[in-house]
Amino acid sequence: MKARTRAAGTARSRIIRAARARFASVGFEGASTRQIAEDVGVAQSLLLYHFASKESLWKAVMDDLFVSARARLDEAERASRDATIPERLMAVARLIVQLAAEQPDIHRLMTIEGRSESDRLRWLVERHLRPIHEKYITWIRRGQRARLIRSGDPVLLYYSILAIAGTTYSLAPEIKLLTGTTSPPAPAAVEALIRSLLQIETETP
Amino acid sequence: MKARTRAAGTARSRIIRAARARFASVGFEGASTRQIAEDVGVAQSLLLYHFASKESLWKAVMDDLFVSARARLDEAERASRDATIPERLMAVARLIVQLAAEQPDIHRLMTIEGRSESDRLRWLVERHLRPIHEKYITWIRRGQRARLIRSGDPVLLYYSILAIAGTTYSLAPEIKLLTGTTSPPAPAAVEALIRSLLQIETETP
DNA sequence: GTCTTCCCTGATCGAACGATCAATAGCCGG
DNA sequence: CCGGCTATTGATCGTTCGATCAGGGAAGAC
Repeated sequence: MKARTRAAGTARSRIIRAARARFASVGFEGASTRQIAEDVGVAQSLLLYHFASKESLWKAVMDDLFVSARARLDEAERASRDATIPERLMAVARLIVQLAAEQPDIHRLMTIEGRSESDRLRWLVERHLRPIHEKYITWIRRGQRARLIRSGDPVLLYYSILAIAGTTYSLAPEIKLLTGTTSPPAPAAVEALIRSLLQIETETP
Repeated sequence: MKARTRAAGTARSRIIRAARARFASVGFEGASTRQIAEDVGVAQSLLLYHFASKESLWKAVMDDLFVSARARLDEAERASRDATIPERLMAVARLIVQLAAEQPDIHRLMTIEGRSESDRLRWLVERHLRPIHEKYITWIRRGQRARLIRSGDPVLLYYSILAIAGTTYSLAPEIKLLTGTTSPPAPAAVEALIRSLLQIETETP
């Protein structure tokens, strides 16, 4: 139980961090365990000692990601417990934008896996995506019934929120090459776009 | 110059089609020339006869994509020549949504390459992305100066349009697993979202 | 008829891949 | 001091990767 770390964190957690970056940039098939091991500075066989297979490593990366993300989502929900549905939705959206800005790999990982049906996508949907998805789709429906947010397919709205929240951060390298801008947009600016997408009037306290 | 095709199109164009699908779903590094050749039903060595390298094949896929996309963009611009800037922008946005719905691979290919700086991304930016990007950023600026579309970072607006336009089609496999829905949203519904994002009032003719 | 050119295949190369395994160094409880 | 446990390495397996190359066959030119 001693701190034996040469670099930050245990070898296991450093492997997860490096694997997340690789999976996010070149996808599962494109990432190689040897490259990840080199990033961390350990032997390739150590990855398969800790995670049994490349696929388990990928699952560990996803679990790590969603455990902390869902904890922060729950916290945002609790903090906005007494607000209206649209404002609770915006509180969640604000957090999603913030997460995407802090760790653009999250959006990259999600958009890289959702594009083709695979066992990994099925695992991800059943284990992590479905509970989140269903909760917020219900929220959107309730807001629509109360005529507090714009009408239309709730699923389309939900994915549009995620798309706006993540894309500018996820594609930062492309935007940097195009515009020379190294600083991504402020989360508040992205949040304002989501607000007008949902047609929620700005609060006047 | 004879039609010697067993299947539809020349071998070269069938290879491009199959390569586009593979690159779009697993990325450049994840796609293998052998798998693409098998999809087409030809020998793997034929790919490298026509395209010299895997990278040239990728570039041929991108050229093929952008040549036709830019032709259709030019056409949409010409057709809306006499409209206001916001309506011209919406005409372009409508086409982008339509393209994304018809060929979701386009959005997948773009979002898979823009996430990490690479020679391929640099090539893509200089050859195809920059001209399109600069034109529409200028349009957005002009619309903002005339107070006809919402203010804010034009680059953020531009990428939000692209994000909304493509994401639901690009992530169709994920959405299908989550909801069971096999039919993606109608382009008109997506277009309406973009319209309210830009805060363009609906035309009252 | 034969020559040339264009598509295309099959065999093969060295490198990199995921995975397995024996060996080892450090630590902790006895 | 020692036996067991955990974390780690290096060597190695069979497979697949992108790429190269020699050769074949069909079609048009002359």
